[in-house]
Amino acid sequence: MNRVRLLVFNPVLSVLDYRLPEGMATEFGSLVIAPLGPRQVLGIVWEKERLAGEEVPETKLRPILEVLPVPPLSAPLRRLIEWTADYYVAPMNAVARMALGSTAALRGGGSTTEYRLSGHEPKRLTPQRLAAIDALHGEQASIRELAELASVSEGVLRGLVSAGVLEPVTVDLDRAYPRARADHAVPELSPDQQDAADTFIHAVKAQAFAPFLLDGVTGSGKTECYFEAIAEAIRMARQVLVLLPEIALTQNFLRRFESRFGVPPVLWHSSLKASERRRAWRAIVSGHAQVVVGARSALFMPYAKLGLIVVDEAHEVSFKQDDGVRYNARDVAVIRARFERVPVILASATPALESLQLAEAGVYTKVDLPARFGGAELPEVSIVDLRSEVPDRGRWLAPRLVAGLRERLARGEQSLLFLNRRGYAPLTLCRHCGYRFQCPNCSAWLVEHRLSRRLACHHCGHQTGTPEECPECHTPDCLVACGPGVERIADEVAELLPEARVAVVTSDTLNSPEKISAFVQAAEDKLIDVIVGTQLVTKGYHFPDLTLVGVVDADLGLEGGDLRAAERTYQQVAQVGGRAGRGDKPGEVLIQTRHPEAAVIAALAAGDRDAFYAAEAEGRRDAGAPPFGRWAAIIVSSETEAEARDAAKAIGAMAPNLPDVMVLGPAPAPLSLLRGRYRYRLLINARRSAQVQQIIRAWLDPLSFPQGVRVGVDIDPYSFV
DNA sequence: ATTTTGGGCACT
DNA sequence: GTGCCCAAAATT
Repeated sequence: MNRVRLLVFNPVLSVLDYRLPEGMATEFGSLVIAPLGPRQVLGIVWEKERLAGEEVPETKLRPILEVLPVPPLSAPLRRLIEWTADYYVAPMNAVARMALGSTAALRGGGSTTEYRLSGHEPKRLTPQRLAAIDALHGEQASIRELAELASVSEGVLRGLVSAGVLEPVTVDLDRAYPRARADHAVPELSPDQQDAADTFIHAVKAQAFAPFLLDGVTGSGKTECYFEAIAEAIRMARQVLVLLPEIALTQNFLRRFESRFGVPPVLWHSSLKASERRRAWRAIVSGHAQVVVGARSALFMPYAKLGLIVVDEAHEVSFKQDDGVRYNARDVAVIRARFERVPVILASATPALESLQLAEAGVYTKVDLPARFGGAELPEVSIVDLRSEVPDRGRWLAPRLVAGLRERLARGEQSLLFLNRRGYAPLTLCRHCGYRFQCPNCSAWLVEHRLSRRLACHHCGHQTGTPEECPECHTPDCLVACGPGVERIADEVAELLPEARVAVVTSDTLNSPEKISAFVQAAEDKLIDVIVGTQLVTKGYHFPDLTLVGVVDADLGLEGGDLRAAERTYQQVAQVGGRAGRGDKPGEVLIQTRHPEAAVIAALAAGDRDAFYAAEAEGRRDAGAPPFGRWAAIIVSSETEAEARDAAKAIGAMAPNLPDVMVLGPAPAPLSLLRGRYRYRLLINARRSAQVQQIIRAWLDPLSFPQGVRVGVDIDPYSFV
């Protein structure tokens, strides 16, 4: 009898045995449909010895129904799925799901129908129809996606289809992507860049595992170097995966890619339309997609013939996924490269301490790009001590920073103010009774957005219109905004320098590729004097006439007791500072702080990166933090406060008592209410030698919880919320 | 997660 | 005996 073991996509069952009917053939990794009770499930044929399950009598086995017409998941990808599930204490089927990306694509290619505006005027124009037509200019997608985009019901759109206002378009799901050409525009590289590029090209040719840390200051031309490695992979007809943090997936990067290779890369990110997802997934699986540029979710795709992985901005915390399977795409990328036997390049101007340590230990080969490209100098950095250089009452910019802005304006140069806080003010309160606006679903204040006249929660998306009066004491016009956001800083600049043209750059104002392009164009054409922005502006842009960068509040990131707070502050300030003086004019960076003595700030002022990393390493060693020790978190959540607390206590009561493991908590998580769920947390600090994952599994496996209680494990947590 | 089964109980 | 509700068991 032909028995096959399946990893099935069912949240509670994951390993089931089936019978392979006569005439049906599968391999390990084949995707199949199998009966489960009265329903059907998707499953992956897996090596029996790698997927522990109970031995079930043959009489209970039911036959597999169908083998899906897609190539089986390769052995390296199966090993990656196993490794990730094991390391991050996650269910294997949840990890495997990330390799599918698009369930619809499994059914094969063919074509699908999308709709777009035909240009015909409708005979009857209802408000919904008008709103829909307004929202759908330039869009083409399925009815469901268009309805989502326009926030109208699908019925409205079907009406527009029959009225001829929306026209159907047949989309071929397997239509080819234009071919990238390795030698489209070979650049002139500096000797340093050429050395780095040669190292990578050699590694790509060798077709073996080789991890690199490409370390170079902002503006040193890291991208050009790894582009040469990509070119080599293209010549060899191997696929390339480039991982970027979501915010760096900009027109700017795509433009540079296109000018080097003649065509845009295949994109993979969360906001792809269903048909684009299907097309991209099928091109990845077939091996047709040459270069895939994507956010972290591109990491688990089933590449047919991977030849190189690049992780750019590898220090970015957004590579750590914080819901579902909590994995770090930077680390998993290296593991994937090992299983696939390909080189992997981690590129960063401000590498994570963990990456630097691995390079020093000789695990990664370090490739340095010391100089700024084209001879541009690194900017001059100085500290503004807000305790002695006090901004005017009700203002946030110190006189020296204002003077700097004024000077640049007079010279026709540009300035950038960085504050990592969206909106106008992070807290609104009633001056009469002290009422504070709080999110009903999260333990967080509502942030005032004056541009959109709303109070919004940045955690769950809850929002209300800005009220006229206090909801508690009903006093009119009594609400005060506390603290600054970028919008408020922009107002301040506008008041101080009325002739300056100010642009606010956040995910709220730049929420489409068109708006981003328009902003970049306006900045390049010098239609903007002062850019006020969040971390969105810390990378990717290159404005030659930008000569002043002001960090409005360098202390912001240091609050909150996050393990990596100092490192993140260092990275953000160094990255945003790198925006200054990238042309032939020297740049200046002014950092406003109340803690000039803090090691991070001192290192930034001195431009002494090594000093920062040394101090940070010392601090981490004392705290038993990575890379010297290990942290893990167990997060318990429920819609009922008591249920979450009781479950957390039950876990705490069973905490293992081991010499090299310390368990802290349970305690309410810093964001104790998030998206309507009450959260408790236990922290585990362990020696590096401890088998943390095994300990946690042995600890949690015997416990059971009422339904509605979710228990999540976070290995190497970044966010401590 | 979803579906089936079976026990306890009220009602005919 | 039948119907109904709910908890427990099964799903390969």
